[in-house]
Amino acid sequence: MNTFTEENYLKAIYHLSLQSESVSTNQIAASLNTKAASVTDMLKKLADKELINYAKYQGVTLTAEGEKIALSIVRKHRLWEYFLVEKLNFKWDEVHDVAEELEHISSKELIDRLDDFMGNPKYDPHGDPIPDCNGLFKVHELKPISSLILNDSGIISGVRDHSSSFLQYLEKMQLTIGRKVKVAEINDYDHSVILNLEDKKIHISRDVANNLLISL
Amino acid sequence: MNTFTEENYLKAIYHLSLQSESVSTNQIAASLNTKAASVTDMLKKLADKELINYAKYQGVTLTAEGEKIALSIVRKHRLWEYFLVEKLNFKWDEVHDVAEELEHISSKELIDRLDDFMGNPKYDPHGDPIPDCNGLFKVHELKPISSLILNDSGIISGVRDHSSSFLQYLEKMQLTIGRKVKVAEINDYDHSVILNLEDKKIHISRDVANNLLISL
DNA sequence: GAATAATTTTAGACTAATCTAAAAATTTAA
DNA sequence: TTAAATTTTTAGATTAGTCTAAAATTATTC
Ligand SMILES: [Mn+2]
Ligand SMILES: [Mn+2]
Ligand SMILES: [Mn+2]
Ligand SMILES: [Mn+2]
Repeated sequence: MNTFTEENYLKAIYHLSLQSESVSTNQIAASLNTKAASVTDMLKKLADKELINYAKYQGVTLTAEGEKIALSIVRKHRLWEYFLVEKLNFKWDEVHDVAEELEHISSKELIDRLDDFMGNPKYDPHGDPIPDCNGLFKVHELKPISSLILNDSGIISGVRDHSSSFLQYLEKMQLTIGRKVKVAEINDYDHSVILNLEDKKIHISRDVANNLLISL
Repeated sequence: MNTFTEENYLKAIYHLSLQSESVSTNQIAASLNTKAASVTDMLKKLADKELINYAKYQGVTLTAEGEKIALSIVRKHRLWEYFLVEKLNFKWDEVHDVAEELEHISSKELIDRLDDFMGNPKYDPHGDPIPDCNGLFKVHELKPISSLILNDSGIISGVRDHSSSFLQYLEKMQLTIGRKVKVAEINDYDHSVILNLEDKKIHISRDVANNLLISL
């Protein structure tokens, strides 16, 4: 088995890989709140275990085995978040830190039974897809509201910013996963957007429009 | 907060304290599968943190603070075991190792909500009492079957041996928590016992009779 | 009440993960 | 296409937890 720390590195590399093909030492250091020197040490270890492809100064990618482990951590993280929200009545902005601990519980039996207990959910409370017990999940096409044009409409299906403050703001505005919105107005000057939500009009800033994801 | 390892030491000391007033270095080493030298190092650290009372060569006891932490770990362990059996359909002999990991999840909010979600159970799947959110629990008087005399009867309420093999044996013999039994016969030669369970007669060895606990 | 046995502690070493500071390699820009 | 800036790696320490072997203390036994 891998240590807690190795798992966190693999998960970080996985998430960063979704943005850029190859992942740099500094990117990893930033995302794990650690120093580049520490990252280099760990990269050597993960490369020895053949969980990453690593050539000095060239950045890293996950091997098939490394990705498999990363996906199992992501699966656990998202299933636990779902459990916390759906069964224990946590708010969607309260679950991340607890899930950061729970994702390292090693029992596969546990997580597969938890998955069944909850009815095999496909998305976590933030709209992120939950890999199944084989690591597979659908990637559905999401667009930030900022990329829509007038009169486009769609379903709120995800967020780009997972911070509590953003999630709390969305909750307050009733801009939660599953709600249908339509672009009623776009302000050319500051790129703020006015949405139709049911029969209410909601004014959101450019930042919010950038971080709120829609499926069409 | 305390490390994973410190928590395991406190819990071990707590459990050993139930048997003998003061706990020795070797007892702790045996219960944690480690060496006496390692235990001495950790005892110094725990004493510095004022979680144990420790004088060289004299054995240790928990301080009030140390006991509070130990009880919170025990609470988490037993609540998770209950969850695994009652919600996820694990068998009572399969839950211990998973609970050993889950007991270190730090969120108090999580465990208190889990407790409520399950209806605040008072006993874990093995009959052990679950401390409430203030660390309080009832100590009910349990006796091993080996201490009973002919025609005594009572309810199976706990086990002294938590090994999978013992639990599996009990399950197979239908000697599970909550069942009523009566002593039908005691064999003077080998101290084996014949029990009445409903209308069946069950023959158990001295060892089993020693490790199966009854409330009258 | 010594001598012996058992227990416990100390000394010194090792591994995993981290850090700072300095060196090496790569990238960018003049 | 060399110089400067940035990124990455190495060198050397540190901390937590563990170990073996040896020394110190306590308990047992003759
Ligand atoms: Mn999360
Ligand atoms: Mn999430
Ligand atoms: Mn247990
Ligand atoms: Mn138990």
